[in-house]
Amino acid sequence: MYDQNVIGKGTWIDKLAFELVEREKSIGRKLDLIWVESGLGASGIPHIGSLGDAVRAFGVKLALENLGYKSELIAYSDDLDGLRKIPEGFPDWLNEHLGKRVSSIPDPFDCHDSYGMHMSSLLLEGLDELEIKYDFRRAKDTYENGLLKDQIHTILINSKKIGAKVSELSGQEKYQTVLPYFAVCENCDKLYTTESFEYLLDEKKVKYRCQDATIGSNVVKGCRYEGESDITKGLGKLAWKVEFAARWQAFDVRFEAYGKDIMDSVKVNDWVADEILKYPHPHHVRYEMFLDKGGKKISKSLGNVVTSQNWLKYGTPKSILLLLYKRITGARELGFEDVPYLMDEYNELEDIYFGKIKIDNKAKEIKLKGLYEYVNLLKIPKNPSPHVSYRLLIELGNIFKEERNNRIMKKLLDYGVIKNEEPGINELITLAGNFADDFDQREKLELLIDKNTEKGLADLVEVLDSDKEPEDLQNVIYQIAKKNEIPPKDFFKTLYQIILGTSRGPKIGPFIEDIGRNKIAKTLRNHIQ
RNA sequence: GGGUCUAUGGCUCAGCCAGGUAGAGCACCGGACUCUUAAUCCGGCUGUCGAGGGUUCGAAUCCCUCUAGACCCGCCA
Repeated sequence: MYDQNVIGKGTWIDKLAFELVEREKSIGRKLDLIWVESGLGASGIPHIGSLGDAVRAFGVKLALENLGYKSELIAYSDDLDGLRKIPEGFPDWLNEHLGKRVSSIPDPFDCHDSYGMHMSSLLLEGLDELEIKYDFRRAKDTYENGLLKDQIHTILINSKKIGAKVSELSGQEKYQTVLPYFAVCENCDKLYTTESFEYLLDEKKVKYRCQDATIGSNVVKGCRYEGESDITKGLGKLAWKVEFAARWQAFDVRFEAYGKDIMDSVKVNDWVADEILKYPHPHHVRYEMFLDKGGKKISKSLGNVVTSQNWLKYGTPKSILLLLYKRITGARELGFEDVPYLMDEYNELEDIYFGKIKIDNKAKEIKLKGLYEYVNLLKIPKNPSPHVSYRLLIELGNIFKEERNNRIMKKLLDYGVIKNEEPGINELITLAGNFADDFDQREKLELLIDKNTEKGLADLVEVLDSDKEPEDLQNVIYQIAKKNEIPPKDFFKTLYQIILGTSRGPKIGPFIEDIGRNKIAKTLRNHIQ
């Protein structure tokens, strides 16, 4: 196995790029520029899974370049899609826009030209933060500029054949009787309420009627209007079952990943591309969706959706890239509790790359080093970043709430975890601190203070209040416990509960000095009758 | 009805997609340090890798069958 030929950097990304190139060669297509595509979706809040589609496509682009080809990523926003469901926490007035194109609905947050652009931008910002480069294109422009008009024409004149095939491949019957095209109603501006029933090929117009439609659990009222829609002017769009195929040909797309939820659509689109449009379909890879953690309480509030923006409150961009590049198969339950694992795993990977951790299996070593390179988007840092266990930082973050960064930095120096204060570590403390604040999992214990303990606390307050600094506070506390016939273990526990809200904590003498004797005295006094 | 994924220590999972000595964290046990707790450090335990068959010099990993669970599609995009 040592003499095995390694493709690229030895990861699944390289293998995929290799397969893609081999397939293109066998088809005989030109390879001077290989476009890879990712669809963005513009109707919901972009989950980290949607980001994954683009990030992984970008990985394939990198792998292709690494193999010596030119490649670019298209990020395509489906902003002619209609609004189907109003995301949690969004204003009610959006109800009147159900069924309309997301690119023609006002932005509820007033910062973009439309609802659709707002959603797409959230995803694009995520990509920007990960330093992923893309060529942004919108369905709106694509259709308005007539870029798909030839494909739409060909698809519509073959609609009968396509309808039968859709039924065969996916079990969906509707396109046997309806054209795979959604016209925007000229009267009420909705598109999911229209039914296209005839194609006038000479005029390149579709005849439609507007009627009630069920979208999810909502019934959207149609306006009974009947009209004609010019397919060259962006007044409607193809149904998903055929739209990819049209776009692949128009944009010359050679690779597109997809989630298993649209598997059927991809099957149909591949067939349409091959047999109707005579454009060999792009190479694909199917990935599993990220699921929310089961069994755990998941708040539906916006703050708990796993988006890149939320993730970056707790983890670095590299931790996201690691999540998305480490593998593509396998169902994943994903939650913010994965941040610490990935943060620490990145450090480990970096140690492997720089030879601080030895891997005995050569093939695995190559693969892990390759993974490290992809996580760095093939731009490798000259030196490893400072490493501090993210878990330790969370632990410290739970303890130090005020002046957190300074105090934790001091502790890290005390512990000998780091030698110098470095800005990178400051950022890590902030991230882990956010995590500690938002996901505090420490148990809250009921506080029981008996007479002896109360006396002990009073004694301690007296010591803390006095002007002279106790020589060995740790020892003083121990002596107070003994004097009042409290098992020291219990006394310490009580102190932790009062000061930190936990039954455990750092060595308490130095800790009290850290926080300030007066402050602690004040806190303790509240627990004395 | 169609399809995909998952099953590995007490718990959570990695390793599988390019076969080469079964791993980590947590938990647990022991030790060091501290006149106490915690933290930290060192050491240790825990495995029919869901079941059965096949390929191979060699299988957690590849192939087939089965079992159990999760999810997706069969509205729509």
